[in-house]
Amino acid sequence: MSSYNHKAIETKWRAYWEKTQAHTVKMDPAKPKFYCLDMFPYPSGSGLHVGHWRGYVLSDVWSRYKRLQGYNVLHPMGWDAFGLPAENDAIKKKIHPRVSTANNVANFKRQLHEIGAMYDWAREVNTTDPDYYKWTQWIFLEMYKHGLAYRKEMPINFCPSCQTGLANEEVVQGACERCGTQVEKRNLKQWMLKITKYADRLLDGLKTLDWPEKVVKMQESWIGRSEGADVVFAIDGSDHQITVFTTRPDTLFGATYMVLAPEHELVAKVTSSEQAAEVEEYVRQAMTKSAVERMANKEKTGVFTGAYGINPVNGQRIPIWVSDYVLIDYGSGAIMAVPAHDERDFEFAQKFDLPIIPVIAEPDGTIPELPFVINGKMINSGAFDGMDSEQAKKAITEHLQKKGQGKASVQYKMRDWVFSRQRYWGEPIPIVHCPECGEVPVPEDQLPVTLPDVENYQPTGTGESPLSAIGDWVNTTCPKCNGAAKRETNTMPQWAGSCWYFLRYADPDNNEALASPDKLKYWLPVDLYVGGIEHAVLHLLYSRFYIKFLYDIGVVDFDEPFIRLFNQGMVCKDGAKMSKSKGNVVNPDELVEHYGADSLRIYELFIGPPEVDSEWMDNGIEGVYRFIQRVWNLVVRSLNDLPEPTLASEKMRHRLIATVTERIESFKLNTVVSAFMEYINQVGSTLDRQSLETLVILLAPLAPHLTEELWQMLGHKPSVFDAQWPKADAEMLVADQVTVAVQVNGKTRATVDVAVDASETDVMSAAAEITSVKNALSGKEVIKTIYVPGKILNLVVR
RNA sequence: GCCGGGGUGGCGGAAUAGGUAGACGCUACGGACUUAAAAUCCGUUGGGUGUUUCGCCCGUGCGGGUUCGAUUCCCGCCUCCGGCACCA
Repeated sequence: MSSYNHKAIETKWRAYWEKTQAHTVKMDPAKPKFYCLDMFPYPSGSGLHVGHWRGYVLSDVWSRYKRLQGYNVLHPMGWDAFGLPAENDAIKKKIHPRVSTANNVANFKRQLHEIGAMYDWAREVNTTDPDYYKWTQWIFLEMYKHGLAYRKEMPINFCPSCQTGLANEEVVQGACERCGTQVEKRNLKQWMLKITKYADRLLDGLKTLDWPEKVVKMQESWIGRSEGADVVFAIDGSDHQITVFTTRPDTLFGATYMVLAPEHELVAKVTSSEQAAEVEEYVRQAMTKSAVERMANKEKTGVFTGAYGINPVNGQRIPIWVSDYVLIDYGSGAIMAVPAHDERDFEFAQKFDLPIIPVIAEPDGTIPELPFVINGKMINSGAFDGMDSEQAKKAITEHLQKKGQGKASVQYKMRDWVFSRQRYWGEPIPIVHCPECGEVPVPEDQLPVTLPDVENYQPTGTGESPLSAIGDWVNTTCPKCNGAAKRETNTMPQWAGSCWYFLRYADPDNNEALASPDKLKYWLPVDLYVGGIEHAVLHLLYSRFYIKFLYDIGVVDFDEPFIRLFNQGMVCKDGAKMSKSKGNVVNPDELVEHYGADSLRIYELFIGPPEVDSEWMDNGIEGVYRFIQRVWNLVVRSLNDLPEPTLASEKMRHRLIATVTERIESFKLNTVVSAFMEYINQVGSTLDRQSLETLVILLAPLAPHLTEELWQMLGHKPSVFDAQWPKADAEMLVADQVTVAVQVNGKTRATVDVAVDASETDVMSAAAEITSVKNALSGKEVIKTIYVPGKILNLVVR
């Protein structure tokens, strides 16, 4: 008997797929499409490990499954190749990022081929290709024209190790998301994208998506919409006024002081001369503290300015303080403090001995323990006393509005996107600075603005990009007036290229547009997007923003890019995430060599529920390898002496179809594998032709090489992927025998096998024969029986 | 602190419109084949216990509750992992 030779089989079929261009897809309006997308990788120098495989296998199983169901499946792959590691390598080893990137891409591609996925490599995209980033720049210019890209000098997060500014989304607990270094605040003139303009639409769109709830929640809380009111406070003896944002206008009568953020422009203007020295010192210290230091020290600090605000509802004079617990970049950078009903204000008031006046009571009127931060009944609030505080929010806001001292207001936690990086290896921002004309966008016909070669990639660290040192490149002429001008030297963040790459796959070679409208219309949006959770609020939020903008300017006809999202879990080793630095990386190359790609594919699925982190076990793949050999041997053995199908084999066959289909649909891919194993364990030594063929088709998404070979051995022309996914016959799924559990007082004593339509009496008489049941019943009286046909018979005794 | 998700054998994990807990795989042990080993195949494998072809007790993080019956539902804890974190 010929034995299973994974190497020969996998080599043969990979060559066959390549020769026949089996995975090249074309737009075909007559066929339904399915767009199955992997988050494209950054081609790092360390290559793929088995954790990367997991998502790629998952999406390939789905792609092949959909293909077998008759869909025209787009399953592309490409490279998110701008980024810091290549640039850091360039600095360290003096290798041009273009060269190292090309090397890494070649290695990644080789490794991805090993998976045996049905990628259409004719559609490969690379964000660092000028033909690609031309369109990344084009989108930026469209945003610029529509007022969404602007330049502003402001304090931003700056990573001293990466030597570049960062977006808020790239700062995790005060540290750089990439390298873990504590970030600093730096005042830099930055390009910003007005993502906040889309805050509400980004929030509303989430409701329409088939995404993991966790990601939806994360985006919601990142956007952080709060409804409340702006309240205007006059300043005693001054023309200035302070606007504050509050979500609790109902507590306005309880405001006993106000706080300005140290950076607030009114601090210098309102501070009294007696307090000036103290305030200046406090502000100076606050500014030098890093964001982390400010966060780490939760102990409240602050200084009185000597000024007083006037409460618009009751004319009360309340002191104005400066404290760093108020953030400059949220709301107006100033608050009214209601210590009775806010934990932070309460703490501050206690420390500095400021008055605490309750204005919300329990619904029954009793004064609760303070701070009392939930809704209740209004007290100490003049005309609003007795009102429910929820209603009072509205009533007080309306009252302020009439007086012209306030209005309803909505605030978001999300800030505009800091979009420039002071680094070399990124898309140049296509803007020219002209002394006469100011900022001038590079005309579309001059795109792309390509990256020049440089001698030295070292970031300057001064907030200027290494590009600024390339005179030939920086010095240019103004597209408007033809006078001498300079190019913008900041580059775009790595996210820029990944915001829209999935559009380019639809039409990767288009020179006229980022993709043609009819191809976009056919292929997009993405039906299934597979990738890690780490992009929950970065890439996935930025992409949604880009697509909403492209929708607004008529480039695409949908405004959510990814209909369904699936986050695969990490693969861990020794309880930790695989990483080169921990030295716990499992290399797939050796496993493919030893067991074959099909075994590794199936083990990646079998390792655990796909959405959950899983622990890699080195000998787990052995079991899968044995299973594959059993399938192989079963087919070979059966072909020697094909039996006829029986009713039993037909029932098993249909049961397998139903189980596998249902479990793929619900993403329970680990249990799909066990369904196959159970089937192989129970069918016996040979199987009839139809059962074998069904088995091969059902297994094809998981083990494409093996099943192509078996399909051919069964006398078919390749490819098995031209076959049709079988359908289960509902009648064949009905079992004729069932096992019923016999319980006494809810405790299972035995099981009986009976006909599926057995009556309670049938089961009872069968059960009465069994020793354990007899024991449990002896000397007892049966007072009640519960019979669930096909499931249980429960005898309640006394 | 707030929000979200988990705790099931030696291990990875099955099973939740409440109905046989531990499928499937790994490990381990025993057996067959073999000169021997590997591979393969066949058993056993949650813990305890007895009068051992059979039976009994315990068991899904802990403590309660609802129910004929709870891994599944409810209440209260413990614990682990993620996200956010002075956002007014």
